[in-house]
Amino acid sequence: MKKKELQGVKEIARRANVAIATVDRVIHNRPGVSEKTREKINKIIAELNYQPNLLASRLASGKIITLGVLIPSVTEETDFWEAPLRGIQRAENEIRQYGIKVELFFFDLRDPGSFVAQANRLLEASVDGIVLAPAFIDEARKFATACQQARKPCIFIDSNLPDQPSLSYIGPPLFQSGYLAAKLCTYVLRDHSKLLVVNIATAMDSYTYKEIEEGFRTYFTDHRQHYPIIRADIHQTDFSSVARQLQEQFDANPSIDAVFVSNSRAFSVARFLESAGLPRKPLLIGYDFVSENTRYLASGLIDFLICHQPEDQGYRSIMTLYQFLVFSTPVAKDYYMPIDIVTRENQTFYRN
Amino acid sequence: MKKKELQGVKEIARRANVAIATVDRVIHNRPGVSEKTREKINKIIAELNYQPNLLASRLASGKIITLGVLIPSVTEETDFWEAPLRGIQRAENEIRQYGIKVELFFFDLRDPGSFVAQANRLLEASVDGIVLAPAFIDEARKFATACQQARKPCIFIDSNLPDQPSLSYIGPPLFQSGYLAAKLCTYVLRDHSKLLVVNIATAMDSYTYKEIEEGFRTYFTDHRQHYPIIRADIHQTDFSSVARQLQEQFDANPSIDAVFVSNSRAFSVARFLESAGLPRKPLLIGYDFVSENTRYLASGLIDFLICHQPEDQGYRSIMTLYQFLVFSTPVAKDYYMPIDIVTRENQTFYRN
DNA sequence: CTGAAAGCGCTTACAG
DNA sequence: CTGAAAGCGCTTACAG
Repeated sequence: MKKKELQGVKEIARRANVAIATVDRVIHNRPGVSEKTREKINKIIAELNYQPNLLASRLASGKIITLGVLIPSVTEETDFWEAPLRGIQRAENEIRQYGIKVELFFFDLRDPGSFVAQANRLLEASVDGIVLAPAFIDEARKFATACQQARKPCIFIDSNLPDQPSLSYIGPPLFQSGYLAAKLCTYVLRDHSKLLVVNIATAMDSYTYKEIEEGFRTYFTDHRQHYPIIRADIHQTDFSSVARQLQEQFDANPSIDAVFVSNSRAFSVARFLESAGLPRKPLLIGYDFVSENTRYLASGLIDFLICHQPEDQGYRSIMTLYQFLVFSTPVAKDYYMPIDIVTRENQTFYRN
Repeated sequence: MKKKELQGVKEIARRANVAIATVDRVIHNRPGVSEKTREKINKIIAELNYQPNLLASRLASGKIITLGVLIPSVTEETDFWEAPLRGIQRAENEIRQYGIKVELFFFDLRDPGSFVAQANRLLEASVDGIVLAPAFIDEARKFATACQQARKPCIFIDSNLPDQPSLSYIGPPLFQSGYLAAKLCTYVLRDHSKLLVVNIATAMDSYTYKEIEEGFRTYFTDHRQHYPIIRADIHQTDFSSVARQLQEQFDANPSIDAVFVSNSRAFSVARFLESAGLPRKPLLIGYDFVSENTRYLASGLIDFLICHQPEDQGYRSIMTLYQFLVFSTPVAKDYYMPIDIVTRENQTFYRN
């Protein structure tokens, strides 16, 4: 360990023959500096290739930056949001040192009202930036607009509101993940195979679902493979309803060789397959590394899970906001997560 | 943004009725403090649940921590090491602010002598921590021992030297990735299929290769699927040699339905397949998201690439060393990267 | 429009 | 064994 060579505002001030405070004004583009002085200082800054010492900056300013996070709470229904939360907290731990604080607001995925209530609380908390899971489209739109009016940068996570003002979207490329799922199906398809696309959800997120299914279908039209694609929209998520409706489909279409579940409820189909006693288990592809899914992945009933590193999404959303707020780092409008393929063989090493 | 409530050594000093310097001595366990004073101060530290401000600490000390990195240079043969280097540089950019410097030492993968020479230079550079790609086993062993004697923490990246002292290993789980490759093959295998395992390399890294191939074979024995597995060890890496030897194999074994290349040279097999005019293209699986491979992935000749996020390996190695040296964060002995499956359909979103 | 000075929470000589 | 003081590179009132 050796000593740093010294530098900084002091050196700039000396060379420009001005006070440090003036240099500071120029660096931060604050008013109250004559154009001439400003130019002189900027020239020196460029010459020196000056990089401000953020450590010193944050220490001296003593400000705390607060980030507000509005995401679903973990419920008995799904532990999906555990992962983003973990990532958010990991990020917070790393940057707490540097004066960043995270305030969490949870809403209930089954209750749009809770979203609105928490969104209002967040708005009043006077945070400096926002991470938002826009699960309820209309409500989220309103909230995003409010954020924009309050000039708070806002990052969408896990799903997007296209055409909505936001600093960035961090989440999966939906269409392409459906496209990939289709490709994976082809490894088991034969001449007279049929495909079954299943969506099991009480309501909403129709946007997400549509994108995925369109990607799925497009693969086959792109490759002129015209297997019949059957759809099952199951709105009651309890197992007996799911089982009943699946049974109907399989009775009507015995040659279903692949099942694609376009959200995280593949486990429900797996459970059905486990007990249905079909002559041949169809390929089963679903989404998300939630515990119920991974169990069936391990037991071989689910063949592929398509995943998008939700923990990293959470981590990245916080870090992006931090970099933007503190260092003014430019932010990509869309940050697409990779489309991960998780199987029984690689699941132990998967980092969700 | 609101003001932090104030705290710190000053408050401790006030309460203990001592000078700040004394508090500092206790915090850092430095000698020259009476037991009585030490206890008094420690008690107050505990009461206050005092957390030192690293920002201020690093700023005041003005020390620079230097990390030495010893990895292969990018050659015409392969651009694999571009990715870890990118990750290393990204990490450096993020923590340069905090007084960390990275010094790079490159060696030539074709020349063990260059490894030794650079290792010696690194040893003399008096760095505080080391990242090492132990490509040459014996030479790397010696170097690792020297690092240990010099009490420099050392992280292995991309491949491991088991039973060698190191702070951590960051890299792929080799056996398991071979196991996964085998599973992927099964989707195209039929009754009389044969498998071809190819290794194209001038020499060494036999350890890596063996682990992978063992994983590959174990899958089939685990599942009692006894397809004939043919091996091709190709030691001349120029295309005509590769093509000739592959042609021999395919002539002798027309029912090869899957080819597994256990290192990053699948592109060479792809090129062969492109011109060989086989009656049916076998499934082709290889390793690593290098540019030649991704081209053949896009054109459909390579079906799956197994990848281990080399950029992240580089990034993580630096960050781990940083956290360890600056914050004394505990470090996991082995950090296995996930086993990523990259196909034509998800390659655009892959983050190498 | 500009500058002198105090201070952020620590570390580091130096003096006693 | 202990303390007073300067300083790390910035920011922030405040004065002019």
